[in-house]
Amino acid sequence: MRIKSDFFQTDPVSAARNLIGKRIVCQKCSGIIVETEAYAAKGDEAAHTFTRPSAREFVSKYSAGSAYVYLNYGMYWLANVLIKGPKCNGFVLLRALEPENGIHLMQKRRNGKKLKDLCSGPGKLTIAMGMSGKIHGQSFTSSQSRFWFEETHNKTGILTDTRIGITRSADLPWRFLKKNNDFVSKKKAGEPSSPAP
DNA sequence: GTTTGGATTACT
DNA sequence: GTAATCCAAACA
Repeated sequence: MRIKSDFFQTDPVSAARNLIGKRIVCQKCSGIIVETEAYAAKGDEAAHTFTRPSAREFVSKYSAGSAYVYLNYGMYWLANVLIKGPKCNGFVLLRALEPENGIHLMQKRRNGKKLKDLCSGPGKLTIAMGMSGKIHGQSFTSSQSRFWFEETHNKTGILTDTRIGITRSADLPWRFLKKNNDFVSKKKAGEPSSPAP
């Protein structure tokens, strides 16, 4: 069941949490989302909207469920989903996936890395799934999109943590990860890396 | 026109 | 620990 745009018409923190355990499909490849981060369009100094007028323009011009993809550190594409709720707008950054289908193709794109290392970070995930700036502005929810999200029957524990790699608003607990999952980019402090002995 | 910093990764 | 590498924004 494909996820529709109303899923993204909420606040970014709820959307980020709700996306954990869902499936993302990009042509022949798919994976389960195991790590996300929320960014708010207002009051969040770590969000692009805080410093970049172009990001604020993107929020007003595009609809909920659109892809916001940008190049970071000059080298890596990072994929976000635009969130537009009645109270609050923002983005959800996709940070890690558990690969499902098309693993051979992902490994080819990722230069033969191991399964756990294919999508264990926001830059790695876009390489493995074949996403780049050319899908910036495209919708994840359009019926014509080659990239979309799907419902799953995943009953999964979700952990909350602080966001990674930012300097401003670094104390907000807006990172979400799937519990007991080894495909995340970084475990929450104190969580065992493999089933406890 | 030039400078600066960043939501990262891979390799040593 | 740090090099790789580019865009938008902020100066001048």
